[in-house]
Amino acid sequence: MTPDTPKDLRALDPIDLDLLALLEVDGRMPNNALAERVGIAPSTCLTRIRRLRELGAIRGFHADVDPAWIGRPIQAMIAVRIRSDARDAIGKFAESLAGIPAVRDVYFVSGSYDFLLHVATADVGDLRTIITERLSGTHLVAGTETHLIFEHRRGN
Amino acid sequence: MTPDTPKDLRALDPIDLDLLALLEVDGRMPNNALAERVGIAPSTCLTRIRRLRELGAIRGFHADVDPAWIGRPIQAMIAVRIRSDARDAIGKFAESLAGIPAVRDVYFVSGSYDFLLHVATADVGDLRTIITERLSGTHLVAGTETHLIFEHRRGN
DNA sequence: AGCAGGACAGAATCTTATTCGGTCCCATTG
DNA sequence: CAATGGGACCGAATAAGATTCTGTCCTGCT
Repeated sequence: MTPDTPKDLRALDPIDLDLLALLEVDGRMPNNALAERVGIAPSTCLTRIRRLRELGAIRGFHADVDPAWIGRPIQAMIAVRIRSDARDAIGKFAESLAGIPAVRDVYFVSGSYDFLLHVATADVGDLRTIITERLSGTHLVAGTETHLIFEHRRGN
Repeated sequence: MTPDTPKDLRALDPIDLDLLALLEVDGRMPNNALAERVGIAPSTCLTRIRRLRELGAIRGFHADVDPAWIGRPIQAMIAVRIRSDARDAIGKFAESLAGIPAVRDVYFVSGSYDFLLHVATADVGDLRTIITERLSGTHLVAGTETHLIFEHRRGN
């Protein structure tokens, strides 16, 4: 994250916002179609999208893969609390967690916990292994609270 | 969600899994490149990907847009508890919540709360409005707990 | 009014997607 | 055991789309 203030909204005009909205819904919409939808030429559209990527407004394009289909039907949100005397190590620790294949998202939050881990595993055994060996088993972790996810749906 | 058992993993071979892994990282990798990476012909690759979409293994392709750049720098995870005498209305209620522009994800979970709402708003005022008017203000909601999100990173 | 900078459009080019016909492999059947 | 049917795959041809380049227009500044 770059510390460039509230992300200078002045840098984005209504057309950019339209492009972002369209690409958020369909990340594979052809450049042609995009250009027509927002009312600019394809070539212009291309440079705008390149710019949005460089700015960081678009962080990437990803297929939304159903975890159940890749052998990870069990999903959970794990709230993790770090020992107060190890708070400065949170960054590195969370980064190492992000490297675990089962981990899909890491949310650093305020409140009774330090971060939330969205994980998808093959079975509850694997889930337990992560919790006991990668979290509770670590001297950095003061406690965890696991919530099984029954269903996950995107907004809009 | 279709109730087709543990998503019949037998339907996916190692090549399919490779394709899913690649597309999850880069949803815009050209079909050409994909085919070469997994060792099949482009035409074959195309039919496989079409099939993965039809099966539901790939739910869609989306640009990962930084909320801060579209005027929503404030993110939060809101834990929502539904009144026990209104549990059967959760589905419709959550669905209506998913329609709010600020809502990015809805997680139905087990534990002390019924679902988690990942929201991104323009300011804390908007966040408050959602909590008081769309959640606490509703007779369905027994309580909420809001955690500001300082940072969100994807796994891997 | 003249000038410089930036953004855009349109045409040309090149890359990529998609379709189509035919081949190979495997399992089933006579 | 050989013939048959089905499925998946490949490669070439075609269609579609991406990308580059050049010239124009608009805007802001002097």
